[in-house]
Amino acid sequence: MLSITLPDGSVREVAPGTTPADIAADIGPGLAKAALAAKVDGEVRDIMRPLESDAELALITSRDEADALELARHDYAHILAEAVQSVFPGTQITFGPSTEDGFYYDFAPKDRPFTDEDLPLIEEEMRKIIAADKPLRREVWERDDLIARWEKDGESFKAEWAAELPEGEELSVYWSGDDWMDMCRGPHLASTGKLDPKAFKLLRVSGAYWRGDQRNPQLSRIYGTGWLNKKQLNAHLHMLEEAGKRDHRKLGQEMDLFHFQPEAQGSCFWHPKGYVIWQALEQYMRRQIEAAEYDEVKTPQLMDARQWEQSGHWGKYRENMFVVPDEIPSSEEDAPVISGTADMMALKPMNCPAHVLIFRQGIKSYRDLPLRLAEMGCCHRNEPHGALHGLLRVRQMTQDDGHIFCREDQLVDEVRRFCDLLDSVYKDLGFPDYKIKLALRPEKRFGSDAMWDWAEQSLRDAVKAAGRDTEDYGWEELPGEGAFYAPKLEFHLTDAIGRTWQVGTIQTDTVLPERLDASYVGEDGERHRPVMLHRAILGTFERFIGILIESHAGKLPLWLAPVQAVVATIVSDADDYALTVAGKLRDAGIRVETDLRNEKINYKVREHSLTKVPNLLVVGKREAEEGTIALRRLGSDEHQKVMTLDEAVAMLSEEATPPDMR
RNA sequence: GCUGCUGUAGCUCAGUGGUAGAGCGCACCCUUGGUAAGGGUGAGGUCGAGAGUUCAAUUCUCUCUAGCAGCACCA
Repeated sequence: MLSITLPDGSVREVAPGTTPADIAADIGPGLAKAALAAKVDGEVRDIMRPLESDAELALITSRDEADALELARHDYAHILAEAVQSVFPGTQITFGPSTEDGFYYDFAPKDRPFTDEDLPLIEEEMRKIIAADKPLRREVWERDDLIARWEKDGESFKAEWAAELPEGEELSVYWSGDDWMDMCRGPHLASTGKLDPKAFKLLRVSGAYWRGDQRNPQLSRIYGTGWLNKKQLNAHLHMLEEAGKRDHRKLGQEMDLFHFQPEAQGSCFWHPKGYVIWQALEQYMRRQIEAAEYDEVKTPQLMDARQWEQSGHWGKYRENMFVVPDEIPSSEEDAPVISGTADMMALKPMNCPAHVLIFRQGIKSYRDLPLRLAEMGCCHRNEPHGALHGLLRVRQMTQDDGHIFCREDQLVDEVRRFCDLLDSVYKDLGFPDYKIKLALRPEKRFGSDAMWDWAEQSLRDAVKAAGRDTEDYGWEELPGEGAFYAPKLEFHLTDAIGRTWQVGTIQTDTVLPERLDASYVGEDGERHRPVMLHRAILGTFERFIGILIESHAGKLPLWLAPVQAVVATIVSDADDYALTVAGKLRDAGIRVETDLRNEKINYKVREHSLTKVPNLLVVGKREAEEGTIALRRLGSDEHQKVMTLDEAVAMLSEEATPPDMR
């Protein structure tokens, strides 16, 4: 007999082979019906999978939402695969997990990739499978049998997968009824009918490489979102719709902040209002950097290819660089664009080599260290077309870049200081929550393994010293994701629809000082290599402003708002007074506009609300006579507040003070 | 770069094998109205580019290009 301990502490003695479903039935018919799966010693398992040893058992119902959703999504993925093979015979199945809000499955289509138009057909087939309430049955197979089976069925991807699963791992398959099976670790619900046929939706198709590697064949992926009931699904779809309204590209157009056009793809045209945000942010960053004892510099946009060869960028980063011939092109029609003997130059993709060149001017002493150079550096990177994404992924970017040259023994302290500075900036800018990752050595890299061991460990130590290697910060290590010259700490923020983007970073580099021969004279009178820390807090102004816009849904904090106040008239008799009001605000440093148009106040309120103007100062005859204004706040429930002009000026200039100057 | 979708007026989008429409915006006129759209008139388009099929292409086909979603790559 087995001793099964239930969550209430009671113990049941059952025969081996008893399933959690049997126990649920024994407890009561209500539970038997509600139970979706079981947690056996903390591991989620099929409810029909027999118990084999003493265990703690908890039954999972739809009230255990996280577990139930995970199970449901995993099932949806399998049902998707079954449906696709039924609608499109000859399609190979490969792999399909649950995701944060749904599921996907990758297929190798028989003759053409799937299109959006295929989705309704597949959805309909999925509903049939759910309606059929097919039992999902687990079976353990021998590896050779399984491979043979997949090969017989023409499932070459599955066969490859089965052959490569680690030795000693139990190879389980799941049957859907008696006519379809997939290799899967499980767990699954007891039958397809446990799912709500109205709680899922197929969203889109896309390409995806087999095993995530570009060198492999491309598969056709179908994404869906899946929930426990229709209400949850609708709530999710509504959320997606709302998130779409916060898209910085949409708001950028609506608020007249910036635009992109094909003649300069990936490079932003900042309009006056957008550039105000940039300026406010840049001035703020400059104050922070100055306080943190950086020296700001400015370095060349174009440098000779030989310089990039020496830094290593030519070898490891050239595919991302804009290369420019140093030659006066011929104006003759048939002349070649480049003569072939032209010297090459490249637009800088990074500021680091130029900073080393500044460091190298004159002889540096250990007394000069740490030397912190900062630059609002404009870089160009030839990013793949498909990667471009509004302000979040561009080809011309301005980094709040900086390089710290220090001794090895100063390194951990410098990284920690940086983490603190970054933390205070992110809090000022309204991002108390951010994630930290450590990107480890990539395949394509310079430097010895010993160097990488040391550099990676230095960052680990520093994060630990700063107390940020915790779950709150989403701390994790990412193998293979580092830069070619150094491992990097990455600081991530999230956009409107939940995609995360790297913004800040700090990297420990000994390669570049070596390659560019940077040195300082130590206390011992000998020459030593400095360690170089590459670091950015915002990352780039473009990406950071994009995220700033999305996180505030366009309603930026007052100190960053492009237009901080609009003075709107009710009647034209108040025009002169409105100009006086605006003049006073302008004198107090408020970014103000007037709206004297021949329109009703309703119209003006609506328009300025839609363009996210934070303060609307309404003036009519009454205000003009009394020297007051009626203040309407964006997004405020309260109607309006009448106050004297002097009060309004004092209040708004106080509120418009940047967070670090309060 | 790869897969799929999309490209019609400044914006959002209808539409058609016989060279085009709406709403908003814009200009002008009327209106001076107290907190999310007052009324009228008017201007505005090589239907992304090129090639093909056709008597005829914005519409069908192909190529290119740009945008969107995802993949891969990256701040």
